[in-house]
Amino acid sequence: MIAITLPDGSVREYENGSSAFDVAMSISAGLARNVLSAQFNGQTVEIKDPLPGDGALVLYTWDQAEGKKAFWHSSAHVLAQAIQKIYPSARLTIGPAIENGFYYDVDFGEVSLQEKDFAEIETKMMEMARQKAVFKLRAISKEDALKYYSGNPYKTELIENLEDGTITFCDHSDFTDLCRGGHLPNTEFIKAVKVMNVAGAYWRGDEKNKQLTRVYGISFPKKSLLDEYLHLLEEAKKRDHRKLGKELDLFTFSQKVGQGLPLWLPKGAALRDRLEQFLKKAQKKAGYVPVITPHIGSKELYVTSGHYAKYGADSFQPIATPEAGEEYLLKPMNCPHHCEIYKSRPHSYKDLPIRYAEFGTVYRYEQSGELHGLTRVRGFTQDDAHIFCTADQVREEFNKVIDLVLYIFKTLDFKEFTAQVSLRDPEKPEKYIGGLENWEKAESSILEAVKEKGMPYVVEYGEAAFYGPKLDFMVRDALGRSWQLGTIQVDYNLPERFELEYKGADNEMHRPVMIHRAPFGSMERFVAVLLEHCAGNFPLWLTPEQIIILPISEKYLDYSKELLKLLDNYDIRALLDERNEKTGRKIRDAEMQKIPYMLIVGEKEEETQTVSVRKHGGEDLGSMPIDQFIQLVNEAVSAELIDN
RNA sequence: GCCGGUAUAGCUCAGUUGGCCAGAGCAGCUGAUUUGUAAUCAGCUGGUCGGGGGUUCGAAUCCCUCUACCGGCUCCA
Repeated sequence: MIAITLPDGSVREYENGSSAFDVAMSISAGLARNVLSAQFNGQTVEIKDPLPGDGALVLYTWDQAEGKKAFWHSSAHVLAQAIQKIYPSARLTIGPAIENGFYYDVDFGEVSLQEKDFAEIETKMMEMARQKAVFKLRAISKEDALKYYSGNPYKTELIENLEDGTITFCDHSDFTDLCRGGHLPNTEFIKAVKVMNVAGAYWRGDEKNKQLTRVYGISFPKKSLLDEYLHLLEEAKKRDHRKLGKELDLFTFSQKVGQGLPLWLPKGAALRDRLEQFLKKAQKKAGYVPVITPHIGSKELYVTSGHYAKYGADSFQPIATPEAGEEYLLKPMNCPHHCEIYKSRPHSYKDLPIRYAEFGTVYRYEQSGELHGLTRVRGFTQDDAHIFCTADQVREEFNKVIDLVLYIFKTLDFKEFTAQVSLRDPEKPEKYIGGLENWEKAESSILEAVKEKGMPYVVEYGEAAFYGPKLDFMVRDALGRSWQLGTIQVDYNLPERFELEYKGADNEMHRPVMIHRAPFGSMERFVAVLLEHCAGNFPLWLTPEQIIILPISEKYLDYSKELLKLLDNYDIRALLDERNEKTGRKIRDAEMQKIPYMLIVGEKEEETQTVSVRKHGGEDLGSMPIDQFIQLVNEAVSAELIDN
């Protein structure tokens, strides 16, 4: 007998050779029907394989991430099988489960897989799934594994890197794949599949390697779940900032101006200005001083900073002048300029920390395929600042910046973000400048700060800037893509390159430490992600138009104009719909424009000197005197703008 | 930059196997209507069918090429 401990702590006895499925069966037939994967003593095991002895067992169904993972991992096998049947010469590589579905990277040789081929693959997959083929994991020797994949250089490479004795194959139906395990009991669980798209993907993620065809798919245990998922995707697309930005007249692009160069329309510009003013106020309070620097800088500036060596070839190329040998670069970041401001006069330790802030517009030649709405552009404005401080001050300054970022996120209602500590890739030291000692100091100060703050964080290696590690605040867009918004970076290297100094209490010269930080990240990206988060329903303090006055007919235009003037006197952003339209129409249009408050005025209101208030979405607040409405708006705005 | 897709009026989209002057709704303009909580009615204006080249008696439709956009990959100071 074996003793199995279940997640609730209870221990049950089973006969030797019992499987996770048998355990599920003993709990309930329903669970047995729904169990998709299992972990035994923390290791993923096959559901139908005998459990090796006593231990803790956790069973997973569709409702748990682990269950979905097994489901999609198994579906990837079926996808590979279908592809192999339709394209016998295709060479399979890897195919993992991902957050939403799975993919398989395939070398199709000369064949190019296209969208019109998806239906055939889906049909074949369903045909395979209906066979109710059992997934069976088996151990295989390295020699036999290599022999099996003798015609497949990709699998061969994978196997070469595995240790003999740890290699397993998974069989189902007539298909076999190199696999570590974690499968559904059989293929019949898969009731709906959809091939989502194809993309090029480099073998092992390296641009220098051959580009394979990545086939993305998703599958479900019920047809209705697939429909739901597709519906959800459609809904998410309605919140796409590119769509909303157009609908709400916030920004646009012009092929003639150039790709990746956003044009802010009046409403967008006003909104962005409001965000800037909000941050400027918070920064003033936190001891930042504004500086202003030009949009170009001499090439020498970037040679000194190291940016030229690192990015020069892939950047907007230098601007030549009539003077031979004179070259300027569009500034791709503000730090070198700020370093020169620091250097413009000598500093004492008593001056520090110095915090230079600038909404600095920078230009980066991003690869054309990378450009994406407002989230990835070639010209954008950073809410940048550089803090020059002593080594002793780094921790406190860093913590204060974290507080500022958190204050901004809280005010704008970004509840779901990930704090990511971005460190260097220890395997690729050539990607970074500066000595090991500086890097270690910088990295440990960031790790200490996040620990001190007690905030949850993830560590990503290889995500650091080339001059220093970062703490990045990642937020997802409507479609679940992750974007870096706020960033805080500790830098011991640029102060060295620019030979920055201050005189210490000991009358000796010392090198300051630099903290780069941008709470929004960039105005463009921040507005984009904010748009998607609020689906265009901006907070009242930020929204382009707060109020629209809807007169019932032209007879009430005079009264409406009085109201408009009054609201303007109170700095409330109001519009008047003077069109000769029915009220229903005016309300509809105001709803579409997502204006928070509609003031309906007719005979009744003019007589009693009131307004009828309708909120965006349909809530009727009834009639009230205009003074009372103004108070209501002001209170709503101050409730949103919590003090830091 | 790479793989796959898309490009028709200001916006959202039709346009059948290449074939009469390229269509609709919304927006805009003009007029009528004077309107009470999500679209009043009528008329009108508006298009180098993304750009260039080619095949053809004939191209929005087929081919080549460039550009931009969309989904990924790689990249992201």
